[in-house]
Amino acid sequence: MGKQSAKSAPLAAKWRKLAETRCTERGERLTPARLAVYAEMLASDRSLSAYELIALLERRQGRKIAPLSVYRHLDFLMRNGLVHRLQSAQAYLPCDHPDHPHESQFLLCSSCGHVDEVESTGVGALLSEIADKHGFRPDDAVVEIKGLCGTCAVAEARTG
Amino acid sequence: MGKQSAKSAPLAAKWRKLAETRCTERGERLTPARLAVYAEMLASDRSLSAYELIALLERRQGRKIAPLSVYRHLDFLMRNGLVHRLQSAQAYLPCDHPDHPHESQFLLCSSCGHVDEVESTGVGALLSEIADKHGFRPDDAVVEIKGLCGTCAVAEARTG
DNA sequence: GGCAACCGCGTTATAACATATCAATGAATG
DNA sequence: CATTCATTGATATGTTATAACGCGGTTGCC
Repeated sequence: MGKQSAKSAPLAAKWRKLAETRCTERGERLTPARLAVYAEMLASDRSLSAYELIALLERRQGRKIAPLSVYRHLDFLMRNGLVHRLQSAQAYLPCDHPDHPHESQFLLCSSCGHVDEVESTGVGALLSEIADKHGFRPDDAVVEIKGLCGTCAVAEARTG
Repeated sequence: MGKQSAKSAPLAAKWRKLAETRCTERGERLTPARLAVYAEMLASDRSLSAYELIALLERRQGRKIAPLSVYRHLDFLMRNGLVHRLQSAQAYLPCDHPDHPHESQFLLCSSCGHVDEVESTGVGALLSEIADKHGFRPDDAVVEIKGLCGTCAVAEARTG
């Protein structure tokens, strides 16, 4: 066995590397505590609330973790484009393509909880246009679509 | 002076009528307590958090109001299309055109707090298209654009 | 009218989400 | 080594939202 920090969830080398690169480029430090939060999020197959994240980290590390710590780490990760916040769910999600800056849209399945992060070219332009028409100078936009993912839609159609 | 309930903020007849119509059409009862919440929201020039709303209502009515009451009323008003919730701000806002069902987009000024509710034809179609491309069946969408409203943008340009 | 069923709403308590403050630690720099 | 500044920990508190229970009024039915 490798002698790694033993406090983090397993983290694919690819993601770790991307994260490290991104942070050092920006002169920010990806500390073990921050990395642990990021790894825990990547290890989950769905979005997590801050308190769910705390519970997972506490279990893995066998010690109490203060909410504020996790919020600080989430803040750090968001600031560096590694994590997104789902506004309509008060939940957090690792970015699906942290290799470049972008504005995403989210497809949230209300049945299975899965979240798909997509990057559609048209949206930004359309929203800019709308803002412009109202004399508004946009800074950033939240686009979150709730519904049924493909799998759940099919399942529901069969049970009728 | 008219002898009205004295517990509600003044409420323009036009809005009151629209609200009443809408509710009775749907077989729902627009009670005084519900109306008071609605009136208070319309009397404000900005979006309000649930607890700000509680404070305003308590001041006007001179008695304690439980959070749950207000949340119930907000829920009622949203169910009936009279009020929207701003997901990215955890705040509530009376609908700007409750005369017809619609999907809105919101322009939130981060300087003055003003919120503009707009109804842009293209957005729904584009979002449907995106969802479709990903095999997703959309139910409803949150579109909230943060930035500077026209007034604040101008003000900033001059001092900037 | 009398009764049952339902809805609205008050009350108390608690859950879930987020931030403030201050002290201690530890890495980076000169 | 000394200084400095970002990171973290500990404790407390603030903000947003819901649960559980019961009372009282309205409605609809016989």
